[in-house]
Amino acid sequence: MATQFGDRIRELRTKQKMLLRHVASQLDVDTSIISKIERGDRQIKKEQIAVLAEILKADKEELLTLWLADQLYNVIEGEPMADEALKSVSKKIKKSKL
Amino acid sequence: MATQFGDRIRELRTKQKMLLRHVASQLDVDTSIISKIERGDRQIKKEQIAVLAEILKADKEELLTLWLADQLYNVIEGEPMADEALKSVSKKIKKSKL
DNA sequence: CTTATATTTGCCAATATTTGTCAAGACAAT
DNA sequence: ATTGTCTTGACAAATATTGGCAAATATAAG
Repeated sequence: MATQFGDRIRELRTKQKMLLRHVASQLDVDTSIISKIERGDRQIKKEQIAVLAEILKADKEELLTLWLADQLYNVIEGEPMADEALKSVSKKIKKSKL
Repeated sequence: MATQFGDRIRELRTKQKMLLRHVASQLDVDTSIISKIERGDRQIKKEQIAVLAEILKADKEELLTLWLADQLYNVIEGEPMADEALKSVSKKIKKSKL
C-alpha cells in the first residue's frame, strides 16, 4: 500500500525529471530500493531521510513528518482503539513540552 | 524507561497479590520476562495481551489501548515534528471511518 | 544477622525482521 | 526489435527482538 512519504518523494523526483538511478546512486543503494520506497513497499531508514531531502532539494522536516506519520499509521492501522491511543499520546507529548 | 502498559499491569498484579511467577507460568514465559515488561524494558507481544488480560482479570481493550499508546510514543519520542505527525494521522483515521 | 522468597539484571542463543543485491520481467518510446 | 526506465521476487547479510538462564539484588520473616 501507498505511503504519504513515498507519494511525496516520487512527486518531488519526477517534477525534477530525476531518474530512480540518480537518487539511488546518491543514496548508495540499488535502484529497486528507491522504487519500493516510493511505492510504499519498503520503509526508508530514518538516517537516509536527511540525505534524500538534500538530493531532492526538499524540506527535511516535511519529509520527516510524512515519514513519522507513516510509522504511526503502521502501528494503529486497523486497531479499534486507535483513537484513544492517539489522544493519550498527544496528551503525553503536550505535558512533556511544559 | 517506564511504559503506561507496564505500570498498569504491575498495579493490577500487585493489588491482587499475585507474584510475577504466577503471571509468568500462565503466560508460559520466564519470570524475568514479566519483570522486564512491567518495568518497560521489554515490549509484550500483541498476542499476549489478551491472555494477560484474562490472567489479571483486566479489560482487554484498556490494556490494548495502553500498549498502542506505548508503541506510538516509541515512534515519536524526541521528535520535533511529533505534533504534526500525530495530527496528520488523526485526520487520516477520521477520514477512513466515514 | 541469616534464611527464604521475590524481583531485577546481564548475557547468550534462537528466531524474526529488515535491508540491500541481483536477475528477470513489464512497460513505454522509438 | 532495441533501448532505457521502472518493478518485482528470490535470496543472503545485517540487525533487532525474543525468551531462558544464572547471578545479583532487594524484600520479608524469623
